[in-house]
Amino acid sequence: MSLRNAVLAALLDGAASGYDLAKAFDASVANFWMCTPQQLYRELDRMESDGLITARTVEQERRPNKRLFSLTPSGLEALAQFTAAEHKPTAIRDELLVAVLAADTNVEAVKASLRERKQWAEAKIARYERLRLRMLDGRTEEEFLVGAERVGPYLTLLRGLSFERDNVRWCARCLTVLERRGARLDAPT
Amino acid sequence: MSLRNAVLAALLDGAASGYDLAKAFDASVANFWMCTPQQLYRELDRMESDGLITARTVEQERRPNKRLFSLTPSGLEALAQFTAAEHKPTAIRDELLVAVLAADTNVEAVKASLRERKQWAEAKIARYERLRLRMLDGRTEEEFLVGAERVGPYLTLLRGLSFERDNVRWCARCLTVLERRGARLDAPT
DNA sequence: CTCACATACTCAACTTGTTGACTAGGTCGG
DNA sequence: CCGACCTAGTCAACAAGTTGAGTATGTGAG
Repeated sequence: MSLRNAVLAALLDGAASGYDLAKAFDASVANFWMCTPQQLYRELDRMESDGLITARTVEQERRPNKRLFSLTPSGLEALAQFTAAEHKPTAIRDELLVAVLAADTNVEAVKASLRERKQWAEAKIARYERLRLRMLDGRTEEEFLVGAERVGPYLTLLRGLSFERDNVRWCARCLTVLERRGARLDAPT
Repeated sequence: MSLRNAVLAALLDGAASGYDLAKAFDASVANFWMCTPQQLYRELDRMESDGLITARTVEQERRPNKRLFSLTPSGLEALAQFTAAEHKPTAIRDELLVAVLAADTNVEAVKASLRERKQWAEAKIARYERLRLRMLDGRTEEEFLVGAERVGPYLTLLRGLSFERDNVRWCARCLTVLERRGARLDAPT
């Protein structure tokens, strides 16, 4: 029931089609809530029939028609209710962690996964940094944080950034540890 | 299909009953994979019928009988296959992030959630630190990492630790930002 | 001219994860 | 000796998330 709230929050940026959202998610909410287009369309239908959003069909000349969704007052209220509620802490839920937990049985494979993940995280950091600069749009962070109408998207972006940086550090740490142990185990053959 | 792998990895520590696992998870895998007892029992049944684990019924004198599960060779192999596979990166999936994304519509409520989460994370850090010291058992980290038979559990614990530390820092940052904006908005009434 | 790719979706089936209530014996405090 | 809590589970129902395939139109590259 929380994809719903992510969608409500995403629509604060203005109306969007399901297709837009599926892609926009990638650039705003994706740090903390990924989903497939199918999930979105299904949820959007339900939200519409619950009166949280309204759809306006936009006829397009050289493309299929699309349905632009926007928040209704009742949707805004639902969002307010959600933000006011308690939020259970979450765990990380990452397969790589499970693999590292079992690392001692299959060291080389896990090292490969760690290297791959480290690279992936570095690429993501670079993307996030570009996004951040675009949000700041010339202002310093200070100026932005005091002056902008909305800071929510920036703050969540910061969380995504620090999460990936942490991933990079941790992968590097695991790799040196496993490396050193490998050396130890190989040496006295 | 990944709770399954978490269970396999947890059983590397030795045989355990469903009940044990449900609680042990809390102290080892919980950083990154939480679940309710029901999920565990269901999964254990399936894993048993898939031949990945075997159950040995232990009659107890003053308690209900329990079934002790342990890895079979085929379970070990499944685990090795899993560690060798690719692991998709995950997002954070935290309701609090959704709330912060929408923070600008309901600042006070979100600030309360941030304060609460910060405290919770600090408590978790304290617990993890105690666990860490118990694992080290007098050794320095260096000694442990080179000498221990298994380092997987320690490495995942480190990830849990740094995740929560990061949470604390981020909550603090969000709070000061929202605080300052609140001051700005209230001042010129 | 054709084939791949982008827009904008829909349908169906499946696997995971969550919630709540229930059984049944034993232990400990007041 | 009564009620609360701990061990060690089971059952049923539901909510959420994932996967894969299919539709229809238009654009651009070779």
